[in-house]
Amino acid sequence: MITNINIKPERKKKLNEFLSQKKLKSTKQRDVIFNEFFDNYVGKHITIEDLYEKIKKNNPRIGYATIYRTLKLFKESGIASERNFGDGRARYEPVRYDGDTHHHIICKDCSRIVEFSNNHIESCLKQVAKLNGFSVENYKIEVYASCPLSKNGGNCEYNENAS
Amino acid sequence: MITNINIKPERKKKLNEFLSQKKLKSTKQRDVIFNEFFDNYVGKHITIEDLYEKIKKNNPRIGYATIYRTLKLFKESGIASERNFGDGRARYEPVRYDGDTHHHIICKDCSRIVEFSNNHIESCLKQVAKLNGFSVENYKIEVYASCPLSKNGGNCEYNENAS
DNA sequence: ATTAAAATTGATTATTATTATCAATTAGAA
DNA sequence: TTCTAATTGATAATAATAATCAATTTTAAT
Repeated sequence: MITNINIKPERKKKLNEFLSQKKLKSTKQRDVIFNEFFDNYVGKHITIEDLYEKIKKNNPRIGYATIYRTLKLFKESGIASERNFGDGRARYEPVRYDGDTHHHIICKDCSRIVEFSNNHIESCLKQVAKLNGFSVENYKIEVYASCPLSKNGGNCEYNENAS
Repeated sequence: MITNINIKPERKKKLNEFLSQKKLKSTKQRDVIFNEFFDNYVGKHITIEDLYEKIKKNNPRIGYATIYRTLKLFKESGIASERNFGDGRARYEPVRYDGDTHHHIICKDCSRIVEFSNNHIESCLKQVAKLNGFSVENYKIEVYASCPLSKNGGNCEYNENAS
């Protein structure tokens, strides 16, 4: 598990820099969404819908479209990253520090996700790209697998968003 | 470039085995789609829409839904694989042989795609998964990069589906 | 603190890819 | 040939995301 005690204030700073650089504004809604996202979803992968439902409990006036727009903003500012695990809905994950490139092992049976990062693999990939004349911007590795809980038969209940 | 002179007959055989095992039928439409797909799109990554437009020229009676259904069938039978490069539409690619796991370097500027495979990276990934107790089913590696044609500024016209 | 311009919000509608429906047709076994 | 089940094509339904727009809010300038 990757930990970083100062995630939230550092990411807040980065967001604010982005906002002022682009002449965008701070709003109550953005603060609410930021807090919910960084208080409860570091290391998780939440959909827009789930985040909306969660936020609605304490802030029923915040609209669906605002969640979409705000997560897109977080992505553009570099404090959130978007993932697609093939179920047709985007998931968002807080970025913990600049250059936080990690990858995912996804259980085909229960959708449990384990994260990993590996410098050796990454440098191999850079080299492969270089041999083809490409200069790497970023990469995405997804390993689809059977998790330890489901070794014999695929019946492992698991939900990473459950509190 | 990976080549295999017998792609088409071998994949046809595999499809037929799948059909008879599942008690499904051969149809003229499936033949037409199979031929178009394996004659012209080995090593490419075509969308349903583009395949539909191409096939419509010589077979204007084939419906859009049939293309969807047939490509899904190809995927289930293991002779096509589905890819998602993040533009919101699935792409399909002929599988050249059983166990054909290769990966993609995608140019962020012009969408040019180069394929690669690398046993070393794959065994590293298997090991990482194993350390976490997972047993790998498959993996997907996408490298997003700037291609050699776009080194200075991002203006490289390219279309892999152009004939 | 007031004001004015620009950005944001919330509600709703539009768009787009994909899936489901269903009557008519077709394939394949008996 | 005949019967049954699968398939097709046209179209409608779904579902995720993006666009629209009047009303509101933020921020910088006064």
